[in-house]
Amino acid sequence: MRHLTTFRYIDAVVKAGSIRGAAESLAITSTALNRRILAIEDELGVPIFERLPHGVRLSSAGELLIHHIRNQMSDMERVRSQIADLSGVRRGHVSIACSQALLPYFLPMEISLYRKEHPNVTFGVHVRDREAAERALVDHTADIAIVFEPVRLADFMTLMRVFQPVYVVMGRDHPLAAKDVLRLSDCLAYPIALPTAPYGVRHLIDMALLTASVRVEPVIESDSFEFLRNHAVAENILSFQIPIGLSEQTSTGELVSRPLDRRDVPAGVLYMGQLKGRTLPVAAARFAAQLSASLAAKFEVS
Amino acid sequence: MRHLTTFRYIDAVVKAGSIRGAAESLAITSTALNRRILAIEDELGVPIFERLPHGVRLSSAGELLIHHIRNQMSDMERVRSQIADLSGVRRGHVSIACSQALLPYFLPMEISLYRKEHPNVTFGVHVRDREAAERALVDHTADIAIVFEPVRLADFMTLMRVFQPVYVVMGRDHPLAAKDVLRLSDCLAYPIALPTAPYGVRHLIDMALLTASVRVEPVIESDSFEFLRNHAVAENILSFQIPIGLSEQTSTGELVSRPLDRRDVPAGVLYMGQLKGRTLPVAAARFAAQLSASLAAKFEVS
DNA sequence: CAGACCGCTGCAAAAAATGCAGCAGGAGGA
DNA sequence: TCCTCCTGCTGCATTTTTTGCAGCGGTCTG
Repeated sequence: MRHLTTFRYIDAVVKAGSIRGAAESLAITSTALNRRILAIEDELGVPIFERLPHGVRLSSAGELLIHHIRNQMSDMERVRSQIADLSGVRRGHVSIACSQALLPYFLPMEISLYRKEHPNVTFGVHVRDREAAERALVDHTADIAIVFEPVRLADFMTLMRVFQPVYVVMGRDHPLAAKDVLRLSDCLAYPIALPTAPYGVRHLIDMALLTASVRVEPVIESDSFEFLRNHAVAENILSFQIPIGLSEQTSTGELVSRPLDRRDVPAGVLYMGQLKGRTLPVAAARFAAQLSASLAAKFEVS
Repeated sequence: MRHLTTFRYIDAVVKAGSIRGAAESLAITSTALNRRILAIEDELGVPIFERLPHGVRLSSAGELLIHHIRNQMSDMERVRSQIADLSGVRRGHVSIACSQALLPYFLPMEISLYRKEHPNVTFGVHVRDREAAERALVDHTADIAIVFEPVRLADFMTLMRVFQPVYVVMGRDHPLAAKDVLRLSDCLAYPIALPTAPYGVRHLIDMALLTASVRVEPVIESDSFEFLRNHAVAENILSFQIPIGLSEQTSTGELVSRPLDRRDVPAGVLYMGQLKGRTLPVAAARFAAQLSASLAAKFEVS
């Protein structure tokens, strides 16, 4: 869209932190870029950037503007996709920021399901913690965010919320595999692997241990759920996971999962949402609707 | 703002209904305008306008686009005013769509109060019935709408809501002026002036008469509240009005007003609101806040 | 103190937008 | 039916805008 060129340029400058740098990434001269910026500053009557010896930084007026710019750009994108939708084929791109737990089964299944119906829609999946996910929504890097547990509700609009009780994951032969529901105290007798601090599951377990005033020394700590899961097979160790990260056929393979008693560890809540006040492009909106339905069908709605 | 020129042009074409017509009102050639439209249609890959023998009309893609365009334009305006606000002086323009009842005292007082603090803010006041007021919000002709009684809540976001009981307005010497609160039946004995059908007060009274299964033959009907009020002085006749249309010093002049018993005629509700999902420019937002405060101070909040 | 990086400007070339004149085509009136 | 009027659209010359090149002055770093 030609009329947004200046905006695209400004966005690039903000991202690059310097005019010359942005000019290069845009494959134009710094002159042209510089002139466009001077022009728009002239129009606004106020500098958009503070000139520093080693580049530029947004002024407060610039902050206001870049916000508007990003809104404009993604809203234009939405309009385009709505118009394309009018002529039959659904095209577009859906960008998702989510926590690790969505990666192994849930998102791949959902995305392939969606793409079966709309092959022209492309997807981007980015692993982010809840804070970064929210930031991704704000700067329009992501259309949809799916995060586990607490969300600062500043710019986040919840579309769906499901409970995610904590499951214990272990090798098939583990002694605890015999039980249907595990108590936290059952687990403490065995070696345990835990995700590192900032993650939702760890937080829940930490809280539970705190109220039970027990301490646990994890044998393994990792920020990769995949590693933890795999390690639970390799060494016969207990790991923890939420059901969305577990295949529905878990119990047929090497791994089995058993729920923890919810009296010991309360269920976490998984949030799916978008940027507050934004109208999603058709593709993203429809995919979000599909996710809502799936989440509601598979889990207990919070 | 240069980058919105094409959008401004398109908006003009939509309003004019023809390219040549719009070109004239924009003081450019039809060629230039026509080319810009062809260019953007080319960019979108879809015609924005249906070509009719006597001009053009928006296609369904165009409807989508014009919506976006109007949002963009007024959002840009908002950003500009926010930026201007940054450098101290508040500038801007507030456009209000409201019913007649606001004209005699309320809005003049509120606007002059606001302009005393921010002399660079200009105002536009447009009399609209509730339907037209809502339309004005949608096409961004108005920032704020103040309407009496029922609102279709499709695009309307209520900011404040106050009760407006119906008052009887009459000359100082009217026999009923002796009473403090009037029953509807008291009034029926005297000649009555009523606003014409679509207005809120008339609707309330009609409903009341309907449930009381009485009929009234108004001596005077008018769509001008000002005329009705003035006529109540000239000929000693009963007229009806809501308190927001009545000066606070009414009772000291030629006219007196007495509330109708709310058992007979229920209080109407006055709504102040804006377009749903829109962020108002600073000036409009602050004025709306002032209105909210004033309404809440002077009337019973609904 | 030299080198690298920055933003900015004068001038010429390239690109885009505009205006003029004129075309085809449908609507409405005589 | 013809004629007029209004419509959107196009080729070409002109004007306006944007871009690129080269170069200036400045700050920070090694």
